[in-house]
Amino acid sequence: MNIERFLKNPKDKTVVIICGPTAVGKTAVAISIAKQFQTEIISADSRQCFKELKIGVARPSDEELKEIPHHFIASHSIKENINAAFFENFALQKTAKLFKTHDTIIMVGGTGLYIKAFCEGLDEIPPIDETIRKNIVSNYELYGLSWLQEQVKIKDPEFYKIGEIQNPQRLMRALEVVASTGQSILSFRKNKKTDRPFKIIKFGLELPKEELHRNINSRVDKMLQEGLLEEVGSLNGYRDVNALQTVGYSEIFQHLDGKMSLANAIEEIKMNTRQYAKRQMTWFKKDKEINWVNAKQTGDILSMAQKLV
RNA sequence: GGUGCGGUAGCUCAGUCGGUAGAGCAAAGGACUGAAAAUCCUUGUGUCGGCGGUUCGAUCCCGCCCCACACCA
Repeated sequence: MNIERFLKNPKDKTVVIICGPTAVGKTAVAISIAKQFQTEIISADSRQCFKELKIGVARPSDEELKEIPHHFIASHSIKENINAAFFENFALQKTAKLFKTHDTIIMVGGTGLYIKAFCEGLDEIPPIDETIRKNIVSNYELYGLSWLQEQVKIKDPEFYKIGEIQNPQRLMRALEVVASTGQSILSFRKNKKTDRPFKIIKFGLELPKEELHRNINSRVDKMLQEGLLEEVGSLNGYRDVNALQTVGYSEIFQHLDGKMSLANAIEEIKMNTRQYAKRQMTWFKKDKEINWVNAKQTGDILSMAQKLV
């Protein structure tokens, strides 16, 4: 690890980011580092921010939350429309505030896009009218992917050429942007990272795959013991919101509908969590700024973090 | 013990009117700027249960055997 390049940085405020796949042990590491710095933690997790989701998203325990102040944990409702742009804004405001009393802030989470939005910024695109969005979604549900492709081909041929035209989410986004602004989504892309007025240091926690899988399995079993079924059952009325398109919730909803045995649902949750962890690793491996550390040897992070003070 | 139906990719199965085989899921790799725990892309050689027989050639037809399931005794 090359610590010099960080020390030469003239900025005197620092955000230490701890990322990695689910169930690797980020929470505990973040808390111990936050204690070293006597500072606070901003979570970068697209699901733990919801107050209605606790067991199924492995929210830090009440004891842990008491040890160190956390932000973006149980802070919002699944009824709100939270996304990467919202997080970027939220986290930037929070860091600005915390930097008044702290030189170092810890950010921890597994949502790669949120971390990227925080570090590099998203291009600004005007907000989309809700009726435009609803209209596109309902047409897609009615006429399917080919309708989306046709529309994009007509209204945003540039995007159609280079975009992911098999991916309904990307197509709908492209469509709503042209429909709302009259311009291609590509015209908003600056391909330029936004510079932040503070230092950013990234650590990635990793474990051998077999070990990570073991952690995942035992964590899922623990979730059931803690009452995952009841938690999911209580959210039945909201099952269509984005926040509940989540591993651990979708499978249990199916089980509660009688479409799947409990044992089967549990196996599915474990499998889908493994696949999720894999996708996270694909994302993080691409980020060359991340300093990788074995999740069992986090002393490396502590000693490096101390040198930074 | 008899009869029937099966035994094909890690799993569930399709198929070859005889010319050595293919889907879904899994797995592996990847993409991803307002749903990101989401969404999407790429990758399919496996003694076609075993041993014989027929045939130029058998996973496919025939015989025997083994295994699983169902029914009858």
